[in-house]
Amino acid sequence: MTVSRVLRNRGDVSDATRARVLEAAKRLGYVPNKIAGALASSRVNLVAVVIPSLSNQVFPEVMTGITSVLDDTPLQPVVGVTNYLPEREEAVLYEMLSWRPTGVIIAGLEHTEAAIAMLRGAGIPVVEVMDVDGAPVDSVVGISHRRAGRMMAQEILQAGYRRIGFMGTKMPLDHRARKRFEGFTDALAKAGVEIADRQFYSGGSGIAKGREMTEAMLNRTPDLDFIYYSNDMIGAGGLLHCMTHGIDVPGRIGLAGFNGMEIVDGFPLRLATMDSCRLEIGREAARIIAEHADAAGTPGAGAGERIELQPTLSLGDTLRRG
Amino acid sequence: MTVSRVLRNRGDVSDATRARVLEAAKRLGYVPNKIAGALASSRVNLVAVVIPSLSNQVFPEVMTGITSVLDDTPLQPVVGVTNYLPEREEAVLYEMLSWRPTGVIIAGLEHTEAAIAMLRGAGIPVVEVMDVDGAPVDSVVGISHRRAGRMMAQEILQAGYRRIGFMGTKMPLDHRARKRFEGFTDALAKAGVEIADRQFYSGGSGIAKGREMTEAMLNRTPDLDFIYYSNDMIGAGGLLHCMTHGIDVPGRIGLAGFNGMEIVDGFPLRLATMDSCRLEIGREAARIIAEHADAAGTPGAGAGERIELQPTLSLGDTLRRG
DNA sequence: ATGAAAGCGCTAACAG
DNA sequence: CTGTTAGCGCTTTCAT
Repeated sequence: MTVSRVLRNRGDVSDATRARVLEAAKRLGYVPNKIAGALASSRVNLVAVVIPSLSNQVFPEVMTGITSVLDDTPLQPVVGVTNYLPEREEAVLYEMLSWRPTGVIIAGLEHTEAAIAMLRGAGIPVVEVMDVDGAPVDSVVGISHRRAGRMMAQEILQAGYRRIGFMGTKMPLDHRARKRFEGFTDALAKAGVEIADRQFYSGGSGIAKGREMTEAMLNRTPDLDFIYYSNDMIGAGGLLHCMTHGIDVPGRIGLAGFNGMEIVDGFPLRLATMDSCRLEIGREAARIIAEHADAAGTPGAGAGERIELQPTLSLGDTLRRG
Repeated sequence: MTVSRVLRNRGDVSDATRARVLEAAKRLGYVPNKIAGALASSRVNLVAVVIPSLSNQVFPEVMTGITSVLDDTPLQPVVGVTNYLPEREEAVLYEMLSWRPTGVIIAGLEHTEAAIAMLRGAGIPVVEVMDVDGAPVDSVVGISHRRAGRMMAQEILQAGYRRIGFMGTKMPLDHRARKRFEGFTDALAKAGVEIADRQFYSGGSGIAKGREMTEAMLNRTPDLDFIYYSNDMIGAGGLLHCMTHGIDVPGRIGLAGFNGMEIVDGFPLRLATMDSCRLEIGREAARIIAEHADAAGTPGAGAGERIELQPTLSLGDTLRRG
């Protein structure tokens, strides 16, 4: 009836009635039932966001990018967390799709077959984010982690370092970290250099862990002249170890991390790192969904965009110039 | 019809039919429409979580606590971010309530009148989290920030520090930080001590900011013998400044932060801090909602629990023993 | 153990 | 401009 029109500012309604309805709604503390509305209109202003974790700083930042764009639209993000488990991802995705969202933003390109089938069949725009090394279902926005690994390797080699160690999480399911590692070792191999030491750890990536492990690695392989960390947090830990033990960085040993996190700017010596463009990734992904929101539900709802962002490498103070 | 029964494992269905239905569902890639389901059953397995920000580490951790409990239930969290703006909070809340969630977890005790009215009228369990200093709508789980500020002040005084500085964000809307500050200055006042210097900054709480501001404050008020930071991030920055400038901590100057964040354990000198129990807060809040999920919608849906957690103070290495 | 029928609270077309 | 009428895709209840 008319009430519906008023509440949605649609159709022609006289100011008098409008006022009357509004007043009544406020007085009754009326909150419309979106469930019924969505069912009737088959329009749901929700965007499903599926990410592996909230503990890893990186994802909240992607979320921030997403939110900043969606805030100017009627769309609202809904977050699902998978803990890096493919089966959780499948379950979370199923759950979210059953609410018939306007679009999906999902981290990574690796999903179970069932998950891919669901994404394909959903008939809504899908944006896979963070990574571009693989075959997307629909749109994709991210960086090439393989390339990022290669770039860092080249920079390190060019600076003259040769006894290079690597430190990263033992997460076979963190495909992006794996791809960086692969790109890194590939580029080294091309120059005839092999990783001199490596350490894969499990559990969170804290500064404390970076300190301990760096100390251990340096004890084990004293002639290392570089350590590449799979993220800035453990990298910061390594840097802290060197700083407090009077180890000359980047002279005696060079260090580099990954992500371009805020913490890097906090240290008196800035860790070499590579920006992973996560704010931008979130923004672009949200933009794609927003632009194709109307298409949701219609055949060919996808956007099929492919946006590869270019991470910038910053040498900071821990990687001497080549 | 029967299909519905199979998909929800309800009622008696013969194994043969069940198998047939399941097979067909899989083959067609059928995803049930929860919108219709929710409308028909007026049961929605969503828990609205309303928080001020995702950039502030603290909230993702609360989320992690919430998720860890809800994962064992059919309930799913849905996050809304308010950016510390009361009007955004109101809008986000309205939006979320219109989906008729099973419960609401919302940060803080300060809300607009309209928001409070909505929470009251929603007829579902509401848990206000993080803070217990105030009047809750229904349940509340958190710590007393006023008390936390007082405790830290007492500890500092007892250790013999007298020229005390304070550093915190300039956010009139961050009520918890404000309450800590009030508790802190109150306790000092009781001992006849006044804050010797203070600095309220705007923008994010980075380590870099902590370094700069500590340097500035120390230049401005050279005889300070203690700085209390409103969070561990800027505290870590301050500590870093002291470490790299050969300032004796905790002899020449003592330092303390707040939150008990992971970064504290990463430094060779552990910052004095106070655990804000955020994982536990998330868990308890989720538990309350889960336990009262069935009551949602019925009159008297609230749980009315009040859980005040006790933050533990750790002196670390930057606050000498009293 | 299965089918049929009546809504859930809205929106979308159409009449007045 | 405002009221009426069908559904949206499920769950629920009641028959069979």
